[in-house]
Amino acid sequence: MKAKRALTDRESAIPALAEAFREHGFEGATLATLSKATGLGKGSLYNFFPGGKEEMMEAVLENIDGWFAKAIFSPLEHGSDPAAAVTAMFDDVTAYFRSGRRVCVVGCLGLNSSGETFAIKVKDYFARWISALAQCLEAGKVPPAMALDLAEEAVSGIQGAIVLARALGDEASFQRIVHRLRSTLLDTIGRFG
Amino acid sequence: MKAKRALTDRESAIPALAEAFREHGFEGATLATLSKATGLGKGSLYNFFPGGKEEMMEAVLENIDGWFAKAIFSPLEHGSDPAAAVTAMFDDVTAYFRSGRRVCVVGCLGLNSSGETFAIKVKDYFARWISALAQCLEAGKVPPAMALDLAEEAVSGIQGAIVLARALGDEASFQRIVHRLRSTLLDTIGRFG
DNA sequence: GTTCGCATGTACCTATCGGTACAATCTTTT
DNA sequence: AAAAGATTGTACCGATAGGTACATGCGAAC
Repeated sequence: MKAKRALTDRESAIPALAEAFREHGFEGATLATLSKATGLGKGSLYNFFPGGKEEMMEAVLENIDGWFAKAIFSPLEHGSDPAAAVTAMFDDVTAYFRSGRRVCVVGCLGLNSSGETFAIKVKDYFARWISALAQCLEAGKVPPAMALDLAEEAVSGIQGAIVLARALGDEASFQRIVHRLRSTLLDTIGRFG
Repeated sequence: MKAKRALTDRESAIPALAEAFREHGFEGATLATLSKATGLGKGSLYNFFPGGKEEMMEAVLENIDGWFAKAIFSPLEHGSDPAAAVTAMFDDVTAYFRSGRRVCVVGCLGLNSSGETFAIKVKDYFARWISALAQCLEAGKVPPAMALDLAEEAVSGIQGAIVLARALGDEASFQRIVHRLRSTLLDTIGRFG
């Protein structure tokens, strides 16, 4: 029972940690911040994450990766209906990033030097996303080279939409950009599929 | 003479400050970092920027804004040849951001809460960029609504390309994405112009 | 009900943070 | 060359950073 309970509590702290890292970045999130965000004291935090902030971020990345793998990557890779999978991806992503109000932790990590520790995970996350989307497009009869190009463009475009929407404080711009990307992909599938 | 010399030295420190902020972010850049980056001691730094880090970042933003206004915004707004202006913009931006190796300080500021102090400048920067590009497209006979959409997409796309290129550690992806964006804009101008 | 072991809050550690004070130095003006 | 002012390095400040130590708490197992 102990093991399960410990794991549960550790696991249940991760979303709060993720939100704190999202809001303040890795360097900007202090232990006090993380403690307040999770409702756990320093003692508990270091009990669950002996490696400190770094291990917390590691756990957050793991958690994010797990969510994306299940909700986004897997359907793209193994879905039977490419167009539906693309549509679902954009819907889920829009909800996940709250139309750009919510920042992409992984993308942010890549931007400044504090994230170099996590460089491999950051790279893998984006590589897998692009690859999954390209695979989906190929399943929609889009030629491989074009599929890869479009996938890259879409993933990059989503990140850009987050940056822009945050900067302008305007969710509508996120919606417009993502809508456009979706149309491009669906049109292409429609043209070849 | 005193004023000129002081101004000169202050001014010449700004690029180094910008680079440090780029690399480490606002919170991540410590005074020790900034001191080393500029070669100036704390004394000199606070002599030139009595307001501390905040004033330094303010100066950096001012400087960036000045550069963009001159090199990017103004040609877009007042250039006689829209297609040439668009081409020049993408060339200059690619060089400026070193194909995505270099991060956009302004975009990064918008992403985490430490940048809230500079929210207005961040917003204005992107708003002006989009507006300038849209104006250029309109000069190329692109209908206003479409011009605005495309401009938004392009600016957002560039930011996304930076995020992705940094994350993947791959300049080529930046090049590909930006190339695509440029083609889209030029094609549209060609269709209407 | 006592023991056992994880969970937790508190106190504390050192290093470093952003920032200030100021004496020493260097420039410039006269 | 001497006065005046700008420029700089150094020492220092309180606050807080991330992290550790540990005594206490508390629930499960026997």
